[in-house]
Amino acid sequence: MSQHRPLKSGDHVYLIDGSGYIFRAYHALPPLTRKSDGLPVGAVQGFCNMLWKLLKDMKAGEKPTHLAVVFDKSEQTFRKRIYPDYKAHRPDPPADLIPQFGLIRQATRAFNVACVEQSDFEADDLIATYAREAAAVGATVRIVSSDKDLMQLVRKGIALYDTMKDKEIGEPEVLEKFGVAPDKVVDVQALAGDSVDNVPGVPGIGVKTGAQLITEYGSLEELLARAAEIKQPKRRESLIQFAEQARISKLLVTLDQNVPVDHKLDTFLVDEPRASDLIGFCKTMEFSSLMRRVAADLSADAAAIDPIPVEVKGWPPEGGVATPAPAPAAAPKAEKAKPAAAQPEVRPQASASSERLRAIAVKYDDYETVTTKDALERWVERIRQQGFVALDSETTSLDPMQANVAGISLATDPGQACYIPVGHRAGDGLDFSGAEIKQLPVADVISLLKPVLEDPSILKIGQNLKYDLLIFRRLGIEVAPIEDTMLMSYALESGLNGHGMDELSEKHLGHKPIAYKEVAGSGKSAITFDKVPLDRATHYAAEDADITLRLWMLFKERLAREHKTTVYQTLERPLVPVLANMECEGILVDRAVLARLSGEFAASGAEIEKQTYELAGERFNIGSPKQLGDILFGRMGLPGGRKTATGAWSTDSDVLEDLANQGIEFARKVLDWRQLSKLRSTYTDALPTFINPETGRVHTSYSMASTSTGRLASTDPNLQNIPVRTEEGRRIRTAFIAPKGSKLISADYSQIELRVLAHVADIPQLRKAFADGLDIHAMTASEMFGVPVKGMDPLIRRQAKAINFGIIYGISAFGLANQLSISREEAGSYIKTYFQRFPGIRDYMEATKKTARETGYVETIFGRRCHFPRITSPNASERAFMERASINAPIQGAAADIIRRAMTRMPAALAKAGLGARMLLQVHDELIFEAVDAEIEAVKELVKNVMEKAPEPVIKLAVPLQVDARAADNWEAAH
DNA sequence: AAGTCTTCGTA
DNA sequence: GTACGAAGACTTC
Repeated sequence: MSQHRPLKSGDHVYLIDGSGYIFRAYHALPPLTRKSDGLPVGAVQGFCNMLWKLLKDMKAGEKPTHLAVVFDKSEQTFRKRIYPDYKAHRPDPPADLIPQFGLIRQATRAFNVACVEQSDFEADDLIATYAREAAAVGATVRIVSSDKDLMQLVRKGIALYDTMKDKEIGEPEVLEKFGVAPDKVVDVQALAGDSVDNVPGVPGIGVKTGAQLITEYGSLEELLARAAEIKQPKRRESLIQFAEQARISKLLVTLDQNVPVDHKLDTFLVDEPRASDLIGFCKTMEFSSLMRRVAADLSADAAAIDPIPVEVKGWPPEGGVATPAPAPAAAPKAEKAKPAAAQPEVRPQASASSERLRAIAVKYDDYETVTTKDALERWVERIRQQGFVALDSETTSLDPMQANVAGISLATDPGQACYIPVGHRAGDGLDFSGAEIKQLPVADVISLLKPVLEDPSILKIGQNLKYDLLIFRRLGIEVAPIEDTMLMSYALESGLNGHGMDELSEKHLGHKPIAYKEVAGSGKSAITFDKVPLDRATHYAAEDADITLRLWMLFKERLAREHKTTVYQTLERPLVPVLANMECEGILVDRAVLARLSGEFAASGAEIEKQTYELAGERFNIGSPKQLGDILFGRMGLPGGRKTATGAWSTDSDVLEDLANQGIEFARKVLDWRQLSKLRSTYTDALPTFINPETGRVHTSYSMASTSTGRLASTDPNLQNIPVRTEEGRRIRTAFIAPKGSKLISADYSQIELRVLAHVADIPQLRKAFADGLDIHAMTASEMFGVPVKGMDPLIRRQAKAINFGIIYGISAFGLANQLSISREEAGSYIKTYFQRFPGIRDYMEATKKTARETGYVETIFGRRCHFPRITSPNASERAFMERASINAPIQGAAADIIRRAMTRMPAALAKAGLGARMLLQVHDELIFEAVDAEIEAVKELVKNVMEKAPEPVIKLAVPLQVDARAADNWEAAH
């Protein structure tokens, strides 16, 4: 860059965020390898095309007069010195990206464009400095990047420019993203933090709340200074406690606009590339179409120019190019291997990159409302051509067992989707137009769609398809085969985010879909979807199918690339129809039993309530923890008060139990009242409202992607927390019954998590104890305290049992002390003894924590991945919490995997044995069946067998699994 | 009306 | 000490 010319007003300065561009192009553009030697060059090519476009295709008034590509030089920057954890958790770049870093610098030089980097500063700081200088003399600055960290620089004369979307990011866009003007962006970032760069921020405050606070107080300093004024207690305490962390965060996110730069801005003057350099480079890289364009533009003869030598570093990667997918069994030993991101991998020649899917706009006007048979037939034909279709159903209720269909949406290509209304009705009373809603009869739609929806050669893609499966089943359609984007996301990034469609769309497609409440309203004024006008319904519904299709294209490729296809195909997808069946079956609940119990609980509750008022000497709301706390620790002045997180008196059962044990009658009464109140409100009164009027049974809903470990969750109602521990509570279980002539069978795994632990941590004593069928807690006590199992003090055994559970939960002395009501020192010494006797467990726990810290995730023996992005949190107690969770996840998760495998196989196994029994419920380590009296023994045996062999053939556990099965008229007796 | 806190039911 | 969901009280809009 020999040319100099002082910058002047009206110049156009382009500053390209080179490092940002590389990563974005790598993920955005189709994978591309150089023909001759397999060198990956996709990002380099995207970069070259972008540069050429900037230099040649910009509109006259926007052409750069000055241009530089700015790179990050070293890992070590001033930010790391302020805060060592900054960007601590960055995975290594993918292996096929590494050689491209050097190539992109060489490409920059071939373009005769300035290439800038400087030690101790990030590219963003250099960009900030140059942008400030340029804007000061009146030049226009465009920063080629869409990185949010650069948005703080936006002001008059400085904008960001996203070349891939061809979109400028100015003040309005920043305002939309951060909720504040660009000059306040760093204040919001300081509060919200950034998990990717490991900027801590203030817990509990995200961009939304941050923006609101900054808007109200004007600045971060003002906010921190006046934090005490904040009304919301939690927010106030958090801001006071983490004020310093917020200040550090602000330092980390604030770009340095005064870097003593090595290269002066005026040396970035744009100059024509030299034909020999640029064409030579294109030739070497085999960028033929770019080469033709360059040759034409520069009037050069490409044939006469020789390829120029390029230097390639980091290719091929050590250990070869392709790595076969590791076996799904990733025992702790495998977990000690390097993070997957650092392993050499080749991206398959595959379809849709995130950026390409983002680039296809969501155009609501392109969506079609299908109201004729002809139109529907055209869609069916299109589906047959494609071999797949994304679909979604719109209904009148969240409960698939009660919902009526309003319409069905389909998508066959990104951007191409339709909505088929079938059950829309006029809004009540307000619509005087008298116009009939134009829609096809349901029967016609069913007869046209049924053949494709049931065609085994056509994939049906959905988001949470279990719901739609039930809807279609009630229309007489058995949808298969299926793909589910929610579950794909769950297999890929459990623990990183939720898996709802709106969230996935925003994260992966950068597009915020129409919110349901925008079309249907919310609260009292909400309408059911069948009342939504067709145009709006089409926009909303077709978009859902469109988005689902795009997500599927993305996830399909990622599952393969990240070796999670097996997890998805064995633990997730096949469970969908199985759970749909279970939900459809439902369980019989005896309304009369619940009504009687409710009456009894109400009566004794009222009596106890009266007694508490007498003991307290006044009437108050016994259900209010606040009033209760005031009475106990204020008016009565009792000792032993503990405060909750928000500073209120705690009145939980531990506190009340303590008081009761000191002879405080009042506390005992409150405890008794609480139990009865809980049983009544949550169970005896709530359950009957869930009895489906058509089937007479209760149909829970299982969510497959809401836990971080692979467990299911049950909602509406939750049938996984029906009481069992107390005598009174257990009576509720007697209301869960089988019809006359049938019985309920309960089959549960015995100690499955400890068995999994014995296997993964490979503990000889545990393995032997399980192999010999011993009492595992007694064995533990015997090992620890050196007492014989025979005639053991039950108290000793109880302590050992608590320790065993503690181990599974990622034990801490604090927790164990609480559990056993002993001192922390005593608990600590128990743990020490335990680890001395079982050193393998300590090794396992340390290894798991290490993996979690280094990779951000842990895996079960079946390959299910659980992410813990916050495990590098600067907050010690949060970090310790994540460590415990990461110890627990492979154990709880493997147990969840095992029962999922059993459930997946169960229907076919029952059918093959000619048994009509039906699986009704799952409660983490227990399955509930309903079977006619005649086949009970056979079902028990078969179920036990399937459950005990569930890990095979993938894993042969080093310990046997044991399943106990019992049959009875009701759940209480069967359990 | 919607969101948060506290408590408590399960594995 | 892990993982959940639901209800009622209370807070905020």
